[in-house]
Amino acid sequence: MKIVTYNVNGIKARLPRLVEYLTEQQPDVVCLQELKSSDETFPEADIRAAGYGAVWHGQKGFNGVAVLTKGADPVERQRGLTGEPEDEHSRYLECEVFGLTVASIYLPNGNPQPGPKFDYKLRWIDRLRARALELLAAEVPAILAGDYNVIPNDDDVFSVKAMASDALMQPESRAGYRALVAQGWTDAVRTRHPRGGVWTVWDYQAGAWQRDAGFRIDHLLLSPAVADRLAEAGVDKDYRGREKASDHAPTWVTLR
DNA sequence: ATGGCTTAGTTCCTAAGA
Repeated sequence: MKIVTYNVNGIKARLPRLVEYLTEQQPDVVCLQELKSSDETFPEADIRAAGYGAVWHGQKGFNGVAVLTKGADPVERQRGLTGEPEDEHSRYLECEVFGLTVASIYLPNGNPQPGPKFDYKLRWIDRLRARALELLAAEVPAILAGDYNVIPNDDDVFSVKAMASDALMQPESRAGYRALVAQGWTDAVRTRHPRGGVWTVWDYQAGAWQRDAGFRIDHLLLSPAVADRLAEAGVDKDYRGREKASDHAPTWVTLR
């Protein structure tokens, strides 16, 4: 079973690329982020025509997350995180698929830091941690997959110096992520590539792709029962180099 | 990069992203 997280950076602009990915790779589950689409304009028919059922949580202009399942419809379990009722960003969608609880996560970027956007990011990590702990306590087999906007370690980035002041690798961002993982989750890509050097995103600017100047912020966290089934984890990197590509590449795990 | 892409919406500019 192949489970993917993919920040598409606009599902309407990326639709040909996404359908191509589904057709070529036939993943069982795909968590999408940055739909940049309202609920009404989500291209459900095109995704269904590719053989996938979908549940989505859209927002006009930015944010937006979805869960896709091959030959089946995901069953929605939770939309959004508790703890901040006035928060209307579409960044969390939890579904039940093939006996697993799968959440599609789009954690706030947090730039510029310091500032209110960075404060929101840190609060959002805390709120995610609260939900993650509930899932562990319930002992449900779960995967938290998405764009975490956190570079966990120095060997997860092409240049520590170039990114030193970025919200993605501030000590507070890393501490929030580490505390989440420390609840008992397994960072699948890290586990399979422990020496680092794996990138999931390459900036559109300054020839980042051509220079291989990327970093790792798209993560799949596995609950203990799911971690026992972990086979491989990686990045379908070549999709970043295609025409009209997202700045992120699909990042995946396979389970036994 | 104090921003050189890219996307979307309020379009011939601004906001947001990473």
